[in-house]
Amino acid sequence: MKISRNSALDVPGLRERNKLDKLRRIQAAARQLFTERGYDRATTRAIARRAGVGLGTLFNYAGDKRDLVFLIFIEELDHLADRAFASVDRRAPLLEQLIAAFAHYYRAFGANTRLARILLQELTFYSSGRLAADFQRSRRRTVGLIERLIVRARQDHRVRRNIDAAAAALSVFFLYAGAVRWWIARDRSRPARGIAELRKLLGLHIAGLVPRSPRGRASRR
Amino acid sequence: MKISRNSALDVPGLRERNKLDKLRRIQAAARQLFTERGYDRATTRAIARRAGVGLGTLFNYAGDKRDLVFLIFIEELDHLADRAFASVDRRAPLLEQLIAAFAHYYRAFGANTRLARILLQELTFYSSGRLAADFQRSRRRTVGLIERLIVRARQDHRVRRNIDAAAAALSVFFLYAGAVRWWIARDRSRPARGIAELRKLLGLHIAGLVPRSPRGRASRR
DNA sequence: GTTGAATAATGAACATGCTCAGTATTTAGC
DNA sequence: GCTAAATACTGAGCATGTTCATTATTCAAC
Repeated sequence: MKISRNSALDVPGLRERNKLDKLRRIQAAARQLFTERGYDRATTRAIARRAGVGLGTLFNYAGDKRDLVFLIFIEELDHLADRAFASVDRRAPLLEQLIAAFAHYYRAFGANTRLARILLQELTFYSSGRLAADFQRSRRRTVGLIERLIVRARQDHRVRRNIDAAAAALSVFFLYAGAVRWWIARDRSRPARGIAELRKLLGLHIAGLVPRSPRGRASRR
Repeated sequence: MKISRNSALDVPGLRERNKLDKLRRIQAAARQLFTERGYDRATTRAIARRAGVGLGTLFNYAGDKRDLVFLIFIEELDHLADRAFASVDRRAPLLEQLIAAFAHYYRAFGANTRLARILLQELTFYSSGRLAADFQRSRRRTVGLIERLIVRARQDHRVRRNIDAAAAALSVFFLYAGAVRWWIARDRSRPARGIAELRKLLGLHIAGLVPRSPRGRASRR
């Protein structure tokens, strides 16, 4: 089935409106049941039933069960990225800029930890589903937004002139990805706690491990 | 079923020997079929059949299908960690020590990318299986070994005196975890390529992003 | 409005992960 | 060696993810 991201200009048409309506119902049903019962115990039959569609219809909208999770999150994640990176203050230190952005993610995940756990644990490197490509595009976009912060920080002489911004952005993303999963895996996962941990790791990354003044043997090789 | 890690002293006994034999056959069968067909297309029935055991027996040795992957890897991962961190030369720069250790992982994963992909993609944050606890113990051990390298580097004045070794080890582990998955997700994943990428990220982490001499506005706040 | 083509919805049927009551094997006490 | 208890093995049966041939709906041309 073709699922179109409708542009604002063309008139929807009955078919498109019905499809969008079903999509919303499926999203809502999946969200509810995953939250209530967890990933495994939320059956596709129950989701289809609550959405008021046939079982087969579910698989016209999601390639498989895991895709249902993307179906819930994909739009939200894009909006989240927009808000998160729009909120940073360029004049603040890079660490604070990054924390300001990532704090949005921690708060969003903290608002529904069961659902977040499913997203972060079940789907880390999922790549075979129909919507997986969208998810990876979204992730690349996030890395790109991090890179922009670093490029600007470099322009402002907050980071070294010769830093590879792409590599630095990837590092930051990996640190965030690891930290947020480390955090969400625990039972009582308060966002503030996770953000503090992330701050520590990113702080290390920005400051570096080596001694600042060239005493000791740090500069060997 | 009780699966004992037999100590070297007590005589095995027929029952224990049979169990170990079945375990080995199941491990071999799972390894073969996962490699030949991939995770989803290797059915538990096929694995049981090739191992020469009943279907139900499989689930006496692994809690569920995902646990079969741990069953294959868990011992190897422990040995791998031993070899990897035993191979580092304390006199080398910290970056080279870390790369020397992680290169073992890249080479091991590179030797069977299909299997490695299953381990790294399917099971990243799996925590509900019977053997998952072992896996997490193994991961914590790895982080601990990284931490030891960092503590020694700190003693040798290769890293700053006031570095939080635990936090630094976690950072390094997250960078490795991200990089190795980034690498294995690609089609032609040659270890050397992945190691070079990791070196870049860890190099950044050790050197830091900020300018070394306090010119520019780097030291604000 | 009618009609044929295009598209979407559906659930019966199938494939497969997993359980568990029943059976077989091993052990320990004598 | 016999016996009973303990332990391990087994596959039929169930639950659930997924497919796909069939049916229903919408659209476009006239």
